[in-house]
Amino acid sequence: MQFAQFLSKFGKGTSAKSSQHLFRQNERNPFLYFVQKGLLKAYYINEDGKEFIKSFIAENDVIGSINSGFNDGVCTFNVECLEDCELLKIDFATLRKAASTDIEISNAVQNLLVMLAMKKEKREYDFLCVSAENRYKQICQENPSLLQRVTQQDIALYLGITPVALSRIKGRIK
Amino acid sequence: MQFAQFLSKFGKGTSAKSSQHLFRQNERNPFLYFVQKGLLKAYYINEDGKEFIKSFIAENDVIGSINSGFNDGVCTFNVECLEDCELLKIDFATLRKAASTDIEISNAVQNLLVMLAMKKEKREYDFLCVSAENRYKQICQENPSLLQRVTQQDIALYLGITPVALSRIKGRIK
DNA sequence: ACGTGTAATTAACCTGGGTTAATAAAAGGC
DNA sequence: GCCTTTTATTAACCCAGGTTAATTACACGT
Repeated sequence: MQFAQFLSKFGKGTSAKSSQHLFRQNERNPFLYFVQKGLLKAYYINEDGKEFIKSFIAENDVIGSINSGFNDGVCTFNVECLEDCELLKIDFATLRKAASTDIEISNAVQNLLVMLAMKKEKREYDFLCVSAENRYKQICQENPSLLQRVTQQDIALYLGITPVALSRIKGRIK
Repeated sequence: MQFAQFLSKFGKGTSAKSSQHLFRQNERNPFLYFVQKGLLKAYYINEDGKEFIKSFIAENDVIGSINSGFNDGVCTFNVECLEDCELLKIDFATLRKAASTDIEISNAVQNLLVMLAMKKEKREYDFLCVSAENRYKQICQENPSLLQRVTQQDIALYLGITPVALSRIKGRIK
């Protein structure tokens, strides 16, 4: 079965309003969410109570906690809607069970994991090798629509800097 | 078949001397290497010619380029031996073919990808939320033996700071 | 339209890390 | 052993970003 078919067959349609959470860190939430419409952010709150944004999740992306879905652990981060969202929600256990008998699903899961690993490697590269200013320029070039949909504050927290610093970077650039 | 059995059956024993490279960025190298003995580093060279260390790879770890092994692309980073190494080398294609028929191998591959994704998420978290000084303290606590095996320079490049800055951090701590 | 709260900008000051360079210490090669 | 190269420390100076706070600009609910 194709992954898309599988999703529409076993995924449960769910909607969530802006500012609503799909899950929070330290909770268990063994679901994978496919975004049909809307925008979300995945973020950490560290021990000092400060927020750091891990990623934005938009149309056709998926989001779920690996640690909860594959390791029977708790979520390590929070996921909150930045816009009203339409989602397909599917149990990781169902997905993994299907993957163990259906080669197409198995490949789809493998593909999701490969994509995730590559996305995270890109981000590791950016933090290691690219300055905050150039990371911001990357977003401007590669994902300009994101700037229309999220606050500058959230862009800053995604870049790993403060909103004040991002405002200064913008001033420097133009 | 167990993954360990599979590895010893299809993996080709290889040795590599310290300072030798397994592969370099922009090359193709569709192999997965299992480290039986020794220590390696995976690193980027950016457009300015500066080095940044992505990870250290020690006994019982595996290393290989996802982009080369799963996407038919080129390696995005270099891998160099920091010590004389004993390795098992296996073609990604062989591994993927085996995974498509053998459920245990399939699970092992999935597990490798999950482990990789979690390791990269941990590193993303560290860069986002943890200061260089605290990242260094983490290594001291969680992986003190690494400090004996690699130069301080390489620890600094792994932390994303210069050797000079790491020397200052050490001075500050004690 | 009004008032309240949130978002963005700007300024002043501080700090951590980058850069360069000089020095010291350690490691390798022959 | 000695010489050369690599590694680590220290100092001086600079800059990006953090922190705090004040100001302005929007947005939203009633």
